[in-house]
Amino acid sequence: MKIDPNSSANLSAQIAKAIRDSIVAGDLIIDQRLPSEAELADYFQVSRPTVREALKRLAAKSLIRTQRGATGGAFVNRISFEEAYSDHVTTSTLLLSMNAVSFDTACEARYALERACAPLSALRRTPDQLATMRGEILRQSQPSLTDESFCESDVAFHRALVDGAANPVLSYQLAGSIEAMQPLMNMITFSARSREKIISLHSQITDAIETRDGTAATLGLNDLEAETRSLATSVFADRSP
Amino acid sequence: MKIDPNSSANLSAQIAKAIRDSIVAGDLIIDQRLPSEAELADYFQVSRPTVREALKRLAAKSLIRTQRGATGGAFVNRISFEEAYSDHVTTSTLLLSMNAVSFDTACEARYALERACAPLSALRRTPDQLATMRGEILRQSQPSLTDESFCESDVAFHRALVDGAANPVLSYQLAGSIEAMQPLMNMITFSARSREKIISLHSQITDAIETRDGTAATLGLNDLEAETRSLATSVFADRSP
DNA sequence: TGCTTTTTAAATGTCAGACTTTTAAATGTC
DNA sequence: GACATTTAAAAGTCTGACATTTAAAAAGCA
Repeated sequence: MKIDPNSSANLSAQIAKAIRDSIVAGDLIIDQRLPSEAELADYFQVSRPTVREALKRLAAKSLIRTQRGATGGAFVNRISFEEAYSDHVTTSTLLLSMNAVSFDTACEARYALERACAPLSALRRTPDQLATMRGEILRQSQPSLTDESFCESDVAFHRALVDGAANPVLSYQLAGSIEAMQPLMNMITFSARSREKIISLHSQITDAIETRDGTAATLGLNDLEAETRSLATSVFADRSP
Repeated sequence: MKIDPNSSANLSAQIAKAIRDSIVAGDLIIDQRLPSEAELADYFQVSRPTVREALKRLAAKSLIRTQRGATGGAFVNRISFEEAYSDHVTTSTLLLSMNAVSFDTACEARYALERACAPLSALRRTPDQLATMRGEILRQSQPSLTDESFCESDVAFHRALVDGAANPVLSYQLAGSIEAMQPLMNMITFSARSREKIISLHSQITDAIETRDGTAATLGLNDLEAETRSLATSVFADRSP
């Protein structure tokens, strides 16, 4: 079933890999209980702390969950989209910051992907999602809003737009592009004039989504991308000299 | 800097979270060395095994790497796109299988996102990427190819297409949609006739990419999606009764 | 002096054994 | 039969030790 060569190094990593492979391959079914730590230690011929380190590695990836008590143990975990969401956002955020991805590159990816969702969202959005979009636009119109809150609302708006496509895979993948951009967006200072323009484009997009006009929504996103990028360009130009 | 309430439970998870937050917040810079396990144990007032479990959790997410020896220790790790790639594919694959995502849903997401890349790929693809696409088409034309290898080549073709957009963020996000579909695609038996049609569409798309015609490439992907979905529908219809 | 070799110390990796806490099931009592 | 008590299994945690790796310091030598 699972083997473990004693050569080379890092037993806990090897054990974690062996168990992970079994899960990915489907040998271990969802909610299935793994052997107890003591049994695993015996099976792999290592100590319990080593097994525990391996299990913690798997728990960190949400591949297993552990439960204390009499009928406790480690169980293969069902990875839900909601759970995976925040992890994906964190990783994407770190990828952007650690690899010095430019604002343009991140922005281009974000809007390219978001345009892909627009036609589907126009087709399927629920009244609730439409109301969320309108609500966020209203919130963005409050002049007292800080730049950070403005960005936050912007993310909520776009998230509703994407969720409108009613495709969990799209929502999940898009999360990494939209939410991960927030730190970059937070570097921008939004003037009253630029906020006004963004809000107007948001309204335009929402109108298109409301009237089931996917093409118009896509065009609106085009304009919004252009506006965002020119805004960023001017902000960064002002700052560097 | 980092705190740790002794209430509730799971110390290693709390410690891992504290350190992760420090990394995400930028308090811990890339390649910076964390305190030694003994120092961390002293700081958090826990034992060394508990600290180690926390560090293994972080290592599982590639947030840190550990090094043995005199100047060794745990270091904040630079997460590269290449590294994150395979993790993202694994997670996406598990998300699809564990949540019983339908072929249609996954397929729709995949092609929607891929169409987003097509115009950029038409603009920026290198001769190398074009050659890769042509090469994969050639490979797909060999009748002796197994269905699994055909799918593998299909993934390679689409990956080259996406990479042509020269945007690492797009390539990364798309990986989760394209490669994660492979297990679903492997359930399909490709007749000679259906292979022929897919190859023809691949050629059509490649031609469009070669002539920098983003619109034609997008239309080609539209047709390919329709073809793939109808193929899947008929295969699954044949199988269920 | 300058180079090579040896030693040393610091750090992670691993182990063994014990104790604590949680939890559910078995048992006992009314 | 319903409720309280006991019990056992399992994860969570701690202590202390030893093994292994690695780079830098120390020693030896030409």
